[in-house]
Amino acid sequence: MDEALNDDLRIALMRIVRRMRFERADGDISDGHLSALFVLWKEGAQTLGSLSEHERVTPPSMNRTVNALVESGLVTRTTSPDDGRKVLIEATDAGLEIARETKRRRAAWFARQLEALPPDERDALAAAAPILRKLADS
Amino acid sequence: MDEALNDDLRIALMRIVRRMRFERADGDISDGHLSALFVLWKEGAQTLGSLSEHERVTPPSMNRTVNALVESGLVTRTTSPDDGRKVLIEATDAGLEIARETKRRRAAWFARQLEALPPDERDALAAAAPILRKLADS
DNA sequence: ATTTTTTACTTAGCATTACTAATTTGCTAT
DNA sequence: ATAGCAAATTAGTAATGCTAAGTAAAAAAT
Repeated sequence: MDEALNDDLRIALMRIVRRMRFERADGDISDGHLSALFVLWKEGAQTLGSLSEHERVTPPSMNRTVNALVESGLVTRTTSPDDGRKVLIEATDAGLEIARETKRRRAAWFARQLEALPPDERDALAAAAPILRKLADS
Repeated sequence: MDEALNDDLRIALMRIVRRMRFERADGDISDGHLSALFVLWKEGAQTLGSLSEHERVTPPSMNRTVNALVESGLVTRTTSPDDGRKVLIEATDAGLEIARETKRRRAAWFARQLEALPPDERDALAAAAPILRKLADS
């Protein structure tokens, strides 16, 4: 295994992500709140348990996040009709809009970075993107 | 600009990094502490101010991090010889070892992911790595 | 059918770490 | 020497993570 590849990729990913996290929708939305909104946007309504698993956080922690989001009107909390123990969390229109706006900003920031590259380098990234995506989803 | 490239790359980077952060040296070392140790390892002794800038954190926050690291014996704090206001933070051997061990673990985890790929895909990543690295450092 | 166990969420209390505002100490012009 | 600036620190607050303990619904066992 090529050690330079490993090092370069790891370090690059960490740095780019760290920078990208600063791009978010206006307002006092935190990274944790945003991350939960993204899951609800992309995967639809979730139980508290599945949300906390997805975010790798304990249920009490996620509960607090959800409380804050409900208070801000960004998600709703409803008891599951088929299992009274479960609670369904769903993003409101306002919540979805924040997720979309943040996505737009991150995409725009990233697009600016990509536009600065010569075409051949962009091609190389285009070739790598689906592979990284596969790796991320595995 | 290719939108799929943008989306795939952004999402992949976020997910991979999120996963990788879980790989760290044994003990109760936090991500923030680790990150500071990495800077000290890679860039050598730093003033508190430059450390906080590097980590994009306010000086008081970094000060508290440094206090904790000093208490754990992972860094030392010495007044700068040429400017009595400044404080030089330097990693101890124990601190460096934690940084190195974490790097080893992350590299090993990443290597396992890479090894699962067919050679042509690995080549594509190898071509992309320096470009991402350049992008990260810009 | 009732009791017991398990599951899912919630509440309570604590630790960590981020922030801003204010303070201390040292340097650098006048 | 002293006014002003810079660097670090302290104090106080907010956000967010955790574990432990509690409640309510469902499932399993008798």
